[in-house]
Amino acid sequence: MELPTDKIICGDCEEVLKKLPPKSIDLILTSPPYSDKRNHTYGGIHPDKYIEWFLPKADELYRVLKDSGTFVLNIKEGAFDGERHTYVIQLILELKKRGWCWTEEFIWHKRNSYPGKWPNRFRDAWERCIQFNKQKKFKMNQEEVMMPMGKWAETRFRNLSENDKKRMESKVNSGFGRRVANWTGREKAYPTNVLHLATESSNKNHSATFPVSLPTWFIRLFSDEGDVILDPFIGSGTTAVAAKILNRIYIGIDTDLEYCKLARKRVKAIESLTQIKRG
Amino acid sequence: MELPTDKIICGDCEEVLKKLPPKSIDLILTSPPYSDKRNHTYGGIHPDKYIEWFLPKADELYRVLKDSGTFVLNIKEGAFDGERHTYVIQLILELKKRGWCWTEEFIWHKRNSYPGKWPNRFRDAWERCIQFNKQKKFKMNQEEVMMPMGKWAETRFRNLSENDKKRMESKVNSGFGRRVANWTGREKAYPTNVLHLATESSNKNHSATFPVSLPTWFIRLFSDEGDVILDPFIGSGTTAVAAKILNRIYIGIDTDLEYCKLARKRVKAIESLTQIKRG
DNA sequence: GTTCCGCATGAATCGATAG
DNA sequence: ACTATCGATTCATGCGGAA
Repeated sequence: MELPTDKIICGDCEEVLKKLPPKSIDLILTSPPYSDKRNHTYGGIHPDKYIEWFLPKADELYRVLKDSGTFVLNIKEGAFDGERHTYVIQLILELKKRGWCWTEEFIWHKRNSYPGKWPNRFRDAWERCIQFNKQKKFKMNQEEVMMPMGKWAETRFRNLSENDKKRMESKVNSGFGRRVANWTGREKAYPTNVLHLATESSNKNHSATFPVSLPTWFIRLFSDEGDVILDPFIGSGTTAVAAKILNRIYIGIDTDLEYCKLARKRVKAIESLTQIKRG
Repeated sequence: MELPTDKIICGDCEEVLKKLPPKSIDLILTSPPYSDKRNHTYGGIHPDKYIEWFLPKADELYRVLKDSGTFVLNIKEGAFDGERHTYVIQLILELKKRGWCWTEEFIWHKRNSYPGKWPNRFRDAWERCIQFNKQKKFKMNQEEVMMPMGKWAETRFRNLSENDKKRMESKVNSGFGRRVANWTGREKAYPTNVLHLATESSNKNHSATFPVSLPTWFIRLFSDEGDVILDPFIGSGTTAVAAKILNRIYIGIDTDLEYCKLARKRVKAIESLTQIKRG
């Protein structure tokens, strides 16, 4: 049972995770498929079945996570028949029963939220990023995500696109990392548990999950360089891209072969770029 | 059993509410005392006892609320022993069992949150404003809380393309189409379920409640002029002040005599001002 | 380079209609 | 009555080409 490194693995994460050694992962960061009214749409889990679907996977995540590790779950319940469904908050209670500590709930405020108008509700502009740990003490590098004083609410992380290598290089060089470097010497403040990030909505041939800046923030906060980052629902590979840019090792899992291919392609662009920079 | 109007009533809301006629309140808006591990502190309810303390009061709230009415609960669980306590999310589940519909969860983002630093968490900059209803249909005046459109609108509508004038169907399977021409000439947009409001930091006389802008927003949204607004934990009277400014009738309840006095004083200042204005 | 500007896109939800 | 499908509604962003 050896730990794969920098791999996108195609398969059901519940099975794949069983082959990983225990206590080998530093940070789990994922956005699982949200529940869906339609029972048989691809990836859509019926809300009433969501918890029983998720729990065995959560048990495996618990097993592979280091004691000092963190599990961040990005999720948001939908509205069904005029009400918010309760499966997410019930999931929190169930995970606690299984041994997880519910340390914190971060709010991802989506500045460009989905449009729409309904008689009984406004647009949904936030998602939960629920932080779980195995124990009260865990790795947390607060200084890594400090922001310029007063700028926290307004600051936008540079969007990291992987379409064009040249573009990518300039973005990596002039993007988030350098911006942070520029702030040294200035007055900096710790952030809060509210993140203001736009969703990625431009010309992409995949349905967007979270923007790169979201895993970037949590990876910087909860891991060091060289640590292992796991996303059991890697989708288009955003978590792996963020991990690679930040010199972490990634393990991504997805049942869908097309997503795995896309994720490998996106992360490969980052890897070759990193080699160019180092070579 | 007659409905008091524009009254601050001193007493335990569980008892006071029993004297109110059924289905007489249009909007309930409150920020109950937060839980506290030190059971003897004033206003502090032990987190493990919070639900059993709250539920009988919630039953009375259900009784006095009109069928078309709304109940907005401003609350946030604290961190105890390194973890977020679960009493708030359990309360949601319990209220649903008692017949309440969990329609929505608004986020109040506190722009200037209390400073501080802890080894395992950042500053808490948000609170839940949980919306409950008795039925799927309820009173909601969405136009009352519309916001100025973003700056993007200025340039976006200057020249409309052909595609903007007709309905464009989304390429992906979202089924989402749009007609940009619909938005021209509009100056306001509907808000989202995230509220950006600063906390009131100036007044140190009473323990921090929500700013007047918070009840103002919900009162405008969920009630008409002349409607009856109830706050069973009125505290320093903020809800009553907001209600009076907006020409609603208020009923406030609190166990603490000093708070009741303060609330009466604050709301009286508004009332006399209104009379002067009316001549 | 740098700024400007057009425009496709997105974890949405409800009500009506049809089977 | 119960479920599946379809039409209607709506912002704000980042990309990429132009100036």
